[in-house]
Amino acid sequence: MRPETPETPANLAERLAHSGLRNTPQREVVYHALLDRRDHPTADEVYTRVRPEMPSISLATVYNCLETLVQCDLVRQVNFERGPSRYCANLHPHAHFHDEKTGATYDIPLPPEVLAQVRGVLPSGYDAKTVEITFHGQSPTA
Amino acid sequence: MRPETPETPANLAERLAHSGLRNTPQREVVYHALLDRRDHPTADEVYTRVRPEMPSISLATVYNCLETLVQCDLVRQVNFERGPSRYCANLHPHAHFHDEKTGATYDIPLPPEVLAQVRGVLPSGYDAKTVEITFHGQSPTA
DNA sequence: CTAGGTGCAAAAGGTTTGCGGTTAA
DNA sequence: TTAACCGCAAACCTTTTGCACCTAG
Repeated sequence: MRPETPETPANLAERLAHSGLRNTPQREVVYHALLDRRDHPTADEVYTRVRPEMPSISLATVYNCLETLVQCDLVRQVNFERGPSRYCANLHPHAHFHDEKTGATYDIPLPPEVLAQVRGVLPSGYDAKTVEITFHGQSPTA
Repeated sequence: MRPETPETPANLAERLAHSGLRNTPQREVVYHALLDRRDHPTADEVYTRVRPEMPSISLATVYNCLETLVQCDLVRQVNFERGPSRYCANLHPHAHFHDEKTGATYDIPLPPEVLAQVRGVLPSGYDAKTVEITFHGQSPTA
């Protein structure tokens, strides 16, 4: 749903610099947490995962870092139900499948032609920067 | 995205009864508010619109009524950004276009074949009850 | 008579903000 | 040196809950 770039830690500094922002240990640690376990954690979950490594970090800083990563297009913020926002470091075009029983979220790869079909439903004049597709239901192993 | 039924006030009593629920003046008034102006209002906006007609209603009751309507499949609850949930009485298959500048939301009709294509990306085993498609960008007149 | 519904006020999330102190260009 | 950044705590906003009263079946 976005211009693609490999999601590597190395990109962080570059992307931040591109926006005139600094690379800080907090931002690195938060970004790594998202790269490590791609289960769409909430800010609070990121906070929990990151604390062992950086006990001094605050929840507010986690929120700030996530916000910054979203601004830099390194992370997608996902809100498909009322409740805490979730964060996703997968930049490849994909849809989300939200399991209503377990609450888990899975990435579903989205072929370019389907994405094109979907964009095709837009009447002319509408200029969509991003498209979000979310399924709600039951996943196989649940 | 759902089995279709015409969205008429008459359906309210029927659908409620079907779930063993009562039809109350509050529920009628809230449902009518959604049918009247389909601009995806928040609970608080519904509250404001409904008060002139029923000054005694409380915000908590508006929340309760909306929740009930969602349970009865008469209304869709929409959450595509952090912030208050929005409510939509359009039951025909449609996507949403969210204008990032104005915050307005528009319904985009969704042809069945596109919907089918989208559902097609799901690996076998995934059972999707609903699909939500949301565009973010800039709308023509904005 | 009784389950379901309302209204109120208080509480519970989740997120943002203000501010004093710190740090990298 | 100075703009960006951090951590803390308090504020904020949306939603939910507990409870007393009410009402339709």
